[in-house]
Amino acid sequence: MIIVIGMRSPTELVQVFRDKQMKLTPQRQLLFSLLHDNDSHPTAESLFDIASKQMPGISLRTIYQTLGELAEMGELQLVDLGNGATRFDPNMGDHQHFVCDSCGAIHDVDITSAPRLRAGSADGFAVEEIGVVFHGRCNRCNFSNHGEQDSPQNKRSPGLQAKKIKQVKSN
Amino acid sequence: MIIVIGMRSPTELVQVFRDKQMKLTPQRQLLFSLLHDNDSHPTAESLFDIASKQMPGISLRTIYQTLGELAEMGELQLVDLGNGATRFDPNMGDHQHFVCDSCGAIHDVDITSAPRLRAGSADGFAVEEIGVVFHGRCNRCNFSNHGEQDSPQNKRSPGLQAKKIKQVKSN
DNA sequence: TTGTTAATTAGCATGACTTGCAAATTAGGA
DNA sequence: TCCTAATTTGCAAGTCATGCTAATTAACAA
Repeated sequence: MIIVIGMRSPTELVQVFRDKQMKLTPQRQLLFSLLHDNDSHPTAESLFDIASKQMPGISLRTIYQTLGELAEMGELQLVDLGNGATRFDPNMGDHQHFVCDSCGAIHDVDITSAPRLRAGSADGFAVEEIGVVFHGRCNRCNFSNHGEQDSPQNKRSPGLQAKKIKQVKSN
Repeated sequence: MIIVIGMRSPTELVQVFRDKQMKLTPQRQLLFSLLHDNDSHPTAESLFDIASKQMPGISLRTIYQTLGELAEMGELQLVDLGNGATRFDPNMGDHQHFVCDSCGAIHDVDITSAPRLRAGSADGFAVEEIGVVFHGRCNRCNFSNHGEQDSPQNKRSPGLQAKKIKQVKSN
């Protein structure tokens, strides 16, 4: 089970912004609604595309601006999966991400058996955060097209990207 | 203890390249030596800077090119820590990375208590790889300057970067 | 040693993603 | 309705990485 601590609802955000004396522009409100309950881990660009349909002329710059503000306010997290653009995730709960290397989809996962990760016994690092990213093939890709077939979703996948392969069971 | 499976030695690489009918250019050989036993997790740029001193005129393009080839040959891994440029790590052993958010240093760590990470019980993802990155403060930063003081090493640290803070013990 | 040739390098252009900046616009209160 | 500070836009610029091509060169043969 994944505990979802979502971004505040559009209505609540309106209040938060009011309290902070931030203006409630139509651009911001549109983004509130686009992000609400959004588990697609969109990029700024993809949000821009969607937003542009409902509000032609909206600027990509504004999308970045607003996403940055929301992140700073703790309403969403930035997820860098090392494969191109930053993803924006309104799920603020403690969770990890699974990236399908075949279709590029990103899914929320949680770690059921909380790992006791320790940073090297003698190193004495003060660990404040642990990022975990799973790579593999998602359910759909696993059963449909078995051939290696990258979807257009993997845009800027660095040709450099090295691949470690580990055997890990998923159940 | 960290098991280090390093990149082959410069001498060995010479042989490997010969076998593959790849030319042994001075540029490549310089990089072999710069990377050998290098645990500084350099970027292409930083390697370029160092290489340029020993071989003025060497091209950054060549650095990228050669690093890409070595990665493809399985001699080094690319590490994307989501905070700027790709890092190159000749340590091919199974290990993780600790990033000091204060000084930007990257240290190899290993997971002593091998975590049994499972990707969501009902999800059925075929996990092939798990990337783990630790963030925090390294030994030195922890004991010296306590104030938040970003070093110039954190170049392109995205202003967007949101920070989750978890309590994790390091010993 | 010289010649040949395919591989490699260097340099520049380009592309993807993101941010800085300044002028134009606008939300929200007076 | 008016004012003003906040916001949005549009464009320039910055970073990182790759594509392309002409010039160079390692490696082999004669």
